[in-house]
This record gives sequence, structure tokens and C-alpha cells, in this order.
Amino acid sequence: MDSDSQSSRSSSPELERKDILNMKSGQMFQKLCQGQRMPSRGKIRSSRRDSEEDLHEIRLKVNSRERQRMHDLNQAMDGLREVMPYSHGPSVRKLSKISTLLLARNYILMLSSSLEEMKKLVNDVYGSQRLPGCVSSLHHQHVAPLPHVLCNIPSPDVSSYMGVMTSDVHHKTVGGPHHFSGLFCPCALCQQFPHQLSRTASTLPASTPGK
DNA sequence: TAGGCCATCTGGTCCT
DNA sequence: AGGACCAGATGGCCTA
Repeated sequence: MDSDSQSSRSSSPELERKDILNMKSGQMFQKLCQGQRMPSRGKIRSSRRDSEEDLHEIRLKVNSRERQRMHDLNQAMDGLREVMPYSHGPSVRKLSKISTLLLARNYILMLSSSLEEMKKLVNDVYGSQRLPGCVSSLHHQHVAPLPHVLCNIPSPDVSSYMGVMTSDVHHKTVGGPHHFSGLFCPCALCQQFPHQLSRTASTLPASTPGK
């Protein structure tokens, strides 16, 4: 994409005007011309024009790279906006860059503290004791610590204070309701919300998307 | 119309 | 040497 021609803020006329007015560009030109051997008088005009053209081409190339870099940055910023809460909906104005970054920071802090709180809660309730009601030692080998504990929480309570997120965490960790050695998971969570969990598990990404 | 936000250009610096 | 990154300058667009 050549935004020199596509951009509504076309830069070409601006560039020429700036080149004329901008002393620094002139200094840069002088700098570039330094170190070159003095051409014969007849060649001065053409070589200077060549240098100007070279300089212009270099400038265009550098500008283009910088533009691309900023576009990539903006694309990443859009990606961040997409995963931010409160930023969706047609009536919501697009978050500014600074707002996006500040909101993202707060969001991460909020999630971190929520996670800590959840861990603490689970620890307070069950401590480190071996939990009653867990049906199989095989289960212990296959289920990660957090979901393992959740398996023994009375089902209705699980949904009430942990909601769908718990389901996500659970089956993201264990790989869906069929994680129990190919059989349907006997844990209370899976039995309480089998349809929801299987749907949730199937929509989870297999791995973190990378570039 | 002022102020916020943004895209672009530019020169300097650092890195490979 | 060339590219990436950064920050300052500038000007356009939009909204209150």
C-alpha cells in the first residue's frame, strides 16, 4: 500500500514545501554531500540533482517504513481494543490510544487481584487436605490442582460465585468434559453443566495464537 | 473556536 | 550500512 498516494493527508505536496522550508533537510543534504570528492565544474549541476534525487528516494523509503511501522503498531492497538471490555457496541466511541493502554493496565490489575482472591478463597475453604468425594486416583493424576479442587465443591455454589469463567478455566486446563480417561468427567462441575461445558470447551482456542 | 487525537515526516540514536 | 525505534514538529479532522 502506498499511502503517499492513498492517504487523505497526502504528503507529497507537503513534503516538497517542507523540503524547501526546512533548514534541517538542507543540513542533511549538505551532510550527505560531504565526503564526496569535488566534481568538475561541468558535472556539479547534474551530480547535485542526482544527490537530491537519491536523497528524495531515501526519504520516501524511510517514510514508507516508518508509516508501515506505525500501521503495525496501530493494528496491535486495535487487537488490544478488541479484547478490552466496555469497548464494544456501535454506540461506544473507539478508545483512544492512551485510554486503551490505561484501561488495559487496570484490566490486568483487576484480573490479577480477582485470581488471587479466587485462589485464597479456594484455599480457605479446603486447605490442603485430601478432598472427600473424589471418585478416582486416576482423576487426581489427570486433573490440574485448581479444577481438582473444584470437582468437590457443591455444584450450585460453583456456578453462583465463579460463573462461566470457572468452566473455562476448568476445561481449558483439563481439555474438555471428556478429559477423564476418555470417559465423561465425573466431577460435580461437569455433571452440573455438561452442555455448557462441552460447548465452552469446543470454542476454546487450542493454543495461544502467535504471530 | 479551542482542544484532543491522530497520521505523517523528520533527524537522531541504537542495534544487527 | 541499513533498519528499527523514538520523540519532536506539523497540520488535518472532529467534537464540545
